[in-house]
Parts: sequence; C-alpha cells; structure tokens
Amino acid sequence: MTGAFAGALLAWFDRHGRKDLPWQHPRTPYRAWLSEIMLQQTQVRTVVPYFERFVAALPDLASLAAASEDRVLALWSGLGYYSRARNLHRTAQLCADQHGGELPRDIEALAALPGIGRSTAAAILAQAHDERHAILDGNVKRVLARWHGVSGWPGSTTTQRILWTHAEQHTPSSRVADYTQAIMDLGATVCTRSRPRCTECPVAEHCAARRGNLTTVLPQPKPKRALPTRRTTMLVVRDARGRVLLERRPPAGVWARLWSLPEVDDASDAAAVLLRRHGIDAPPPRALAPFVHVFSHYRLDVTPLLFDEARATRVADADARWHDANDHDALGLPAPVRKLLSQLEEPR
DNA sequence: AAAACGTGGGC
DNA sequence: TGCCCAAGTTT
Repeated sequence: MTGAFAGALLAWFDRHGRKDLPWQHPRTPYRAWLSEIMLQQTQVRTVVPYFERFVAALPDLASLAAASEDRVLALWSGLGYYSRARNLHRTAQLCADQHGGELPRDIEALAALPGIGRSTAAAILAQAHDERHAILDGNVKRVLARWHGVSGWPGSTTTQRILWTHAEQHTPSSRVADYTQAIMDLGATVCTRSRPRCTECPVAEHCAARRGNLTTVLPQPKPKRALPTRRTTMLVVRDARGRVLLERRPPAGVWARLWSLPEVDDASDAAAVLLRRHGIDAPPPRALAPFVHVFSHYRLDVTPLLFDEARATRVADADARWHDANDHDALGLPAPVRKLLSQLEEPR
C-alpha cells in the first residue's frame, strides 16, 4: 500500500523527478549497482562522467570480472575511496564464480558481498527489480530528520535506528523504484542542506522542521574534530626518456594498491633510498612547489622533489615501474599525483 | 563505537 | 578562505 507521504512524493516525482540520469537508461542490475557504489559519499555531478567512462569500458558484470585490477583502478582514478573499486571488482568475480554471473536477488546475499551494505543492497533491488526495500542514504536521512523532527547526528547509531524505522514505514509496496528515486531527488533538489525550498516541497504541510522553524537546525551536524597534519616528500624521478618512476602502494591504508610516487620522510634521505630500493643513481634534485592535500581525516603536506636524468641499474619489479607520462589514463593514480605529473608535462 | 577511507562542490 | 559534507561500508 501507499501512504500519504509516499503518495505525495510519487506525484511530485512524476512532475519534477530526475528521469534522465545515465544509469536509468537502461536500468540494469549491473548499472544500478555500479552507480550506487560510485555514488557513495559522492555527488551525482561528480559521478556522471566516471560512470559513463566505466560502463563504456566494462559494460557488464562479466567484463568487469575479467578485467585486471589495474584497469578497474585506472577507471576509478580520481573518484576517491578506492576500496569501493577493489570491492566492486571482487564482487564481480564472486558473482561470476558463485552466483551464475549475476548479482543475487536475495537482499541478505547481496548485502554480504564486498562493498554492498544495507542501504546499497536495498537501492539495487528497489531500482533494478522494483522490490520493496527501504534505503537510508544522506538524502533520505536529511528529509526524514526534518519531516519527523529527529534530533541527533544522523550518523550516530541511535539516530540511524530511528531513521531506518521511519524509512521502512514510508516505503510503499508498489512503485518502489520511483519512490526510492523520488525521496533522493527531493533531498537533492528541494530539501537541500542549506536553504531548502520548502515552498516547492510536496510534504511541507506535515513537516516537523517546517512547522517548528527547525530546517536550519536539522539534521544536526557531525561532531567535528581537528584534522591532524602529516608530511611527506614525494620523489618525481625521471629517466633520460622522460619516463617517471612509480611504485605500487601497499594493500592497506590510503590509496591502497594505486600507483604513486616514491615517498620518503626526510628529503635528505631521498638519494640513498632511490639507490637502495631501485638501484637508481641521479644528479642532485631540485625542489618543486610544496602543496597541501586534504583528506577526510588528515592534512598531508607534500614536498615534491624532482630528479632528472636518473639511471637505473636494476629492472623495475612488480611493484615498481617506469611510466610514460602521456599514458596516465592507463593506471590508477592518486588525484594529487596525477595533477602534479600533468603540471610537469605542461610547458606552462 | 569510532576511525579509516578521497575528492571536489558549494557557500 | 575555510569549512561542511555528499546516493556509506568496513574494521
């Protein structure tokens, strides 16, 4: 059945909802899944070009399962939260091996796969198969926190439990795909974080935040804490042909398994490290402009150091390679590394 | 339960 | 400019 909340939202969706997002045409389980993973903690505007590039290169689950991890990370490069890409790849292989080459239809089996949690599993089944499952993403949290007047940061366990209950109760038994899209669209275009457009809202009449003039107070913000600062020296090492030395990052931690520049704690150690690690000898480096890269949980102060005319006595191994600067799209590089290397290519 | 995990948009 | 945080999941 469809309650008053869902009914009003569906009527609004028919007139104002977003119906031309790239993953909606065609709306296959694979495309719904891929879009949901890319959209985790990431805005639609950012995702669209990545999605289109990804599905053009790997159009179905089988091609994703067969692709190399480097290929997947290259297609993800710049989107961030790279465990999403590694989990996507692993899940594709699990489905190929154990689920007949398809995503499971069962919500529990789906949510057990790497990178797919409760809300993402629900979104996939609701959107791809019109099955009745409630979602609770950032948009829904904001809409429901306001409409029901739920205080507390929506990320806290207590508040989430309350919001999940509301989300379940509002989800209709028919037109679930449209309803799911409707409540996300409402959050993205009307019930926005700042300056919500309440005069355009189809459920404003019974909204607790609207009645109590609390739209600026709800949802309550995440408790903040100061960002620690870390420092590193990144080595841009080029050989006579202009190729750049890259190292594969370790399997855990930030930028896991991406290709990046060698790093040292102290710039004064750089030459010794290059010699020991790679058998590389080079004339003294010159300093490049330092920059700051801000993560969600710390600031990274980067001092780049440029070694030119480097000569290697050892061949690169599996976790180190010389890389052609005009070939960046072929590898997964951290965003600031990609930016730094492209700036070096530009003759400015 | 709380921290790790990226990047860029918006104000 | 600096700060908040976006279609969350994993450990």
